[in-house]
Amino acid sequence: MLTLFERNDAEIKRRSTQTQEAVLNVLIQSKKAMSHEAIGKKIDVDIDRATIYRILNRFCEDGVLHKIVAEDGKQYFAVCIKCEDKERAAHHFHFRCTKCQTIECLPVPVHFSLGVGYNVESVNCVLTGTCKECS
Amino acid sequence: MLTLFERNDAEIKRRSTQTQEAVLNVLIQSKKAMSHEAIGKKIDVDIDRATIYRILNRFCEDGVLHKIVAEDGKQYFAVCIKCEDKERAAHHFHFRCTKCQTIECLPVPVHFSLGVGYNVESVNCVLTGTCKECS
DNA sequence: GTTTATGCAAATTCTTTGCAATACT
DNA sequence: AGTATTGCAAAGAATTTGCATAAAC
Repeated sequence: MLTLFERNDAEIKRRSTQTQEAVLNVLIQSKKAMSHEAIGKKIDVDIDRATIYRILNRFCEDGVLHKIVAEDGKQYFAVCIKCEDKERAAHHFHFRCTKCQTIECLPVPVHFSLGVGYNVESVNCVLTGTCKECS
Repeated sequence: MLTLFERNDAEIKRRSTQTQEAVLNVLIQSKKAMSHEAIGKKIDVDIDRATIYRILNRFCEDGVLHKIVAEDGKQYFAVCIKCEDKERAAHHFHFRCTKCQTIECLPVPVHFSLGVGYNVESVNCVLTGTCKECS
């Protein structure tokens, strides 16, 4: 279990709820990035879409999760244990499988050298196709 | 000018229209990827959103343009002269500037080696921040 | 004259927001 | 008690689709 509620900024007060734990557990167990919909389906209780989105966005703010936007225009969320540098949590490639609808964090860092003057704030790199299990 | 209407597959009949030429010219002149909205604004005449989308998607099918989906979940379209391999038209990094709202094709190819079993169909890599001109 | 392209309106899909009710500390 | 979280409904934003009209070949 992550030390979830210890990582709040001093200014923000977060509370522990079953709903949040459930969402996080699904992602920890899956190890892959999932859409809000896929996460919801994995949980027995029905949780409102808006609530799931709010939970996911809060976790992203806290650096517990990172968000990937795929070619399908949808948001996927992942707890990437390997992401030690929370500021650059998504600075690695992702692979989206069009069959199992998950996104895998690849152990391949995105490294690039841009000319002077460029200021990179975030990175979003996704390869799409069929994964090992689904091919 | 591209030999636009010569590149149709034998099965598909494409017609030349001023609207299509206008859209393509905006993208050729901009050299950057633009959203449907930005393209529409650059054209004097008012063109319907749906029409612009249909034109852009046709051009993508024909390999005249390639589509990039950014972190904002929006689609951007670019005529990349350097993309000789139309099958891998978007296999390079892109840079999205949050100020000027354009996406630049970077001359940096995306190269990666995935394990056996993976089947890559498309690539979508975008760095986001502020560009040389806007920083 | 046939068939493609366009415009308009409406539908879809994904995500966010407002607000009152609920639950945590 | 006070404030964060949730549910419900509705709003927003981006993209697509159906269908009748217009334009290209």
